[in-house]
Parts: sequence; structure tokens; C-alpha cells
Amino acid sequence: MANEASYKHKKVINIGVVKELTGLSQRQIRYYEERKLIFPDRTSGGIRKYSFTDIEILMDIANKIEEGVQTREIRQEMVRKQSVNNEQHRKMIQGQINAHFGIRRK
Amino acid sequence: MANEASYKHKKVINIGVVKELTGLSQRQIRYYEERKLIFPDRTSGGIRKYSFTDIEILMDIANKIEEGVQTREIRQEMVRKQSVNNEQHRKMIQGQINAHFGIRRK
DNA sequence: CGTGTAAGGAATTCTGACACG
DNA sequence: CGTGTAAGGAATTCTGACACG
Repeated sequence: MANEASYKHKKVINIGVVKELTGLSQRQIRYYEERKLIFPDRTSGGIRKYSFTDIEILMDIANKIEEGVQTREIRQEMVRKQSVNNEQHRKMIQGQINAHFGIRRK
Repeated sequence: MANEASYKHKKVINIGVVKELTGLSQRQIRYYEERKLIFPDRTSGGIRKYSFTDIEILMDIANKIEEGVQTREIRQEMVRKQSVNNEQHRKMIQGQINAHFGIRRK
């Protein structure tokens, strides 16, 4: 059976449902994509497909917008967090490599 | 944050995606509904909405059909399993009630 | 019984633009 | 900057029916 968590990231949801689940307008949802805050997939016909993760992100965005944060700032924050994650991930991988090979000496 | 597992049961997926994910035709998917094997939601406009659970069920159905099992038999099997589950659930609840109140005596 | 298909219509989504600010 | 809206078109989905078997 497939990993359950993968459902969360699978892009299968139309904008109409995203609208229902987030309370945002289609205009808002598309605008946040234009501002590079979300990245839906597309069908061959051009229909946007979102994941549950996208929906969670959109709700976070909505909160920040309400607080007066600009999309530009939200975007910068996302990029920053991403590079932090990448760094943490790099360190973790390196740690695993060390655990396997690093300490041992001939 | 919402229970992650709830994503699995949320009916948000259009038949086109279900078709992609299961490899079944729209005709087949709709027919299995007619035979009461799956129960998608509907939008106010009448568009069917499926969950990831529905997709899993559809893949099970597809396997059984391939094995030559009739929809009628699959249906009966589902009903049987459901009543077993209900019975187990009843017993479990009763067990919890007993654990709380049953053993103690004044 | 289970599935394909053509038919016509309806619901949904898409883009680009104008508007306000 | 962020969002609403009317406009026209395209992609998607729906139902009921005929067909084969």
C-alpha cells in the first residue's frame, strides 16, 4: 500500500474545492500563484490541480494577508525557510554518512 | 491542525483524476456507483467528488472484477464486512464502558 | 453483466482586461 | 498592491440510450 502521507501532497483538487475549503475567492487563489506562493499542477487542458498541502499553505497565506503582510514578504519568508530546511537536510544527510563511514579509521 | 487521516476520506477529487489514478474508464467508475460499490459526493451542480479512500476501493474492485467476481458479489462482501465491523465496534465500545464503570462495585 | 460510444447540454475553469486605490 | 467583475471560450462532466453479449 502507498504511503498515506503522500495523499497530502498529491495534486488532485480543482480550484472550486480549494475555494470551498479555504474560503478564498478564485481570484485570490490565482493571484497568490502569480506571486509564486503556490504551485498547482495543470491538466493537459490547463485546469489547475491543488494538493491538501497547497490548501494548508493558502490558509497560512490568508492569515498573513489579513495581518497586513504583503505577498512579496510572504514569498521572501518562504524562500528563507526553504533554504534553512535545505541546510538542515544537508547536515542530516552528512550526519548519516558520518555515522556510516566517518568515524571508522583503518 | 486537522487530523491528517481525514484527508484520505475527504471527497474532493473529480472523476478525471480518479480515472488517471485507477486506470478505469469513466464508464466503469460510474457503473460501480450504480451498483452501490462507491458513493461519491456531488457538487451543487451535480459533479461527482471522490476521496482517496474511494480510489483505493475502486482499485480493489478492479482486481475482483478481473478475477471474474460479479459486482453483486462484491457488494454482498462489502455489506458483510461492514456488519462485522459494526459488531467489533459495538464490542469495543462496550469494553470501554466496562473498563470505566463495569468492574467497580460499591 | 459489464463496458464502449456518440449526443447534447450543463457546470466548471481559464485568460486578459478594466476598475479601484 | 490586492481583489472584484463581466466576457468569451475551452475543458470537463453529466445523463440516457443504443450496442454487444
